[in-house]
Amino acid sequence: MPPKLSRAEARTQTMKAIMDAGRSQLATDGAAALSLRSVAREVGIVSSAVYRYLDSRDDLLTRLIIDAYNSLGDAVDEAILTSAKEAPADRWVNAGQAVRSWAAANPHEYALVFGSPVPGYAAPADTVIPGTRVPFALVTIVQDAYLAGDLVVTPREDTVASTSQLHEDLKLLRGVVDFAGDTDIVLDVLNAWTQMFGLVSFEIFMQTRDVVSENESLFEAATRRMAHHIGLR
Amino acid sequence: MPPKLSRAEARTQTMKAIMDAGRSQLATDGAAALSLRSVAREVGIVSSAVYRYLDSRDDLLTRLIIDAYNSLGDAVDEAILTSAKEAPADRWVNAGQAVRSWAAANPHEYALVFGSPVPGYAAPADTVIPGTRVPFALVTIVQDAYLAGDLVVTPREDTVASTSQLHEDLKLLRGVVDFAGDTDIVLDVLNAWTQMFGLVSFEIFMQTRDVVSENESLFEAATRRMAHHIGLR
DNA sequence: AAAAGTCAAGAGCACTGCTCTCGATTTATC
DNA sequence: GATAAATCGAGAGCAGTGCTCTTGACTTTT
Repeated sequence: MPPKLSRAEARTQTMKAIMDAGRSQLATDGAAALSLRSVAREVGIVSSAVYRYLDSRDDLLTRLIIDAYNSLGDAVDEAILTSAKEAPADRWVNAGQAVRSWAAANPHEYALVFGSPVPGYAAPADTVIPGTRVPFALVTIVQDAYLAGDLVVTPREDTVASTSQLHEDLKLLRGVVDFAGDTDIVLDVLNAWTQMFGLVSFEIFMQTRDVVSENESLFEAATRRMAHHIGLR
Repeated sequence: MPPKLSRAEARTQTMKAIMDAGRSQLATDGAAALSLRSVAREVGIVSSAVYRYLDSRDDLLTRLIIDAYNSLGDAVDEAILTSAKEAPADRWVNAGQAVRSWAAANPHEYALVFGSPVPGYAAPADTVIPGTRVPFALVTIVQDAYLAGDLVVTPREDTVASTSQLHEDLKLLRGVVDFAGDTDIVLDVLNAWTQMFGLVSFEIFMQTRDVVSENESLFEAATRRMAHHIGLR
């Protein structure tokens, strides 16, 4: 006979079991194959009972998305922190490798947060803040370099016109991430981040159409080049 | 009384109706909501009859993927051809805008080919060739500029080591796309294409987390900057 | 001890992909 | 031209899905 659990204890325990089962099924079969019934089976509970813990399948999806964002965010944060003493460009490359490694280790989680949205599912507001952790973390590298005077600002032939709406947007964005440099740099960082995302997505989604045998080398070369464009040395 | 159709005529006609219904459902509801039963309903046929024309749901998906690739490829080709007389950088930006416009007009098709793969579905070999049309088309811009002597080659601090595996891969890739320039340029083009893909994906997949109010301006600024990095002026 | 709240279970609805059989019709063969 | 072969749409059926509702047992609060 198991020790008698209080109502609250039993509840948190079952909730954890459900989330664990969801995570494991997401990892093995992917988001679209995730079903509440199979989660219920794995937990050893009947399907309708799951609805006492989750509002819907989308609810489970949302929780898994937030989990994934935070897991990735932790990985990138750690890479940035542990390389605090290194050269800015190396820190940037390290952060990129952290993203890539995490995605390779958790492809379904990556697809869940960065892939095509699950149809009929609209990500609620809860997911937006953890979703910004990676770009925020990347900016800190640039910010650190800027404050240390290590950021190389090369003259540009085409700066964003100060009268344009884009310029205003970039200024706003700069304020959000608390960056002090020029808006052109903000654009470069935005570019570098989208490029990093694109590179990882290509590799994860189209199993690297084998255009290149060593993806890690390509990734390093690509991220290093973007770091150079930003002005990180 | 309708004119009597031969077996072959009726078959091709029904096949077309099925594909049209599939395309329309893909456009309105997305890939995951695409069901053979609803396609059958739209065509006015019973669900099992569809299996006389398609092997499976995946079969339909594959055909739609090839369709989408070719539709996008046509759009980009046209943008590149009609801007043949313009400056290389402008041609590049135009091609990028073609990709972006097509994606905005056909978000579900874009998600189908560039988003997270449908679980349990492995894209067959038929899809790989149409899938390379866009990067191939982009290379022609660089190739044209290179042959015309318009490609600005700026000295790089970090060229890909000629002894590395990556260098070999890039050389191979250069041969495939029949480009004559340096492998470093191949890397830049690869970077630019990934970045373009990343930018469009961000906009399509995460309904542009409203970091910027005018996505078109951002897209133009970003693609123009990448064109500059390649050496297109 | 009684009332209120919480829980798992099960049945049921509408939907999915896919298979199989059954007549009807068209095509190909003799 | 008759007959055999191939093709086709229809329908039933299987196993699965998300989700809702009711029922009965249990725990907590009053």
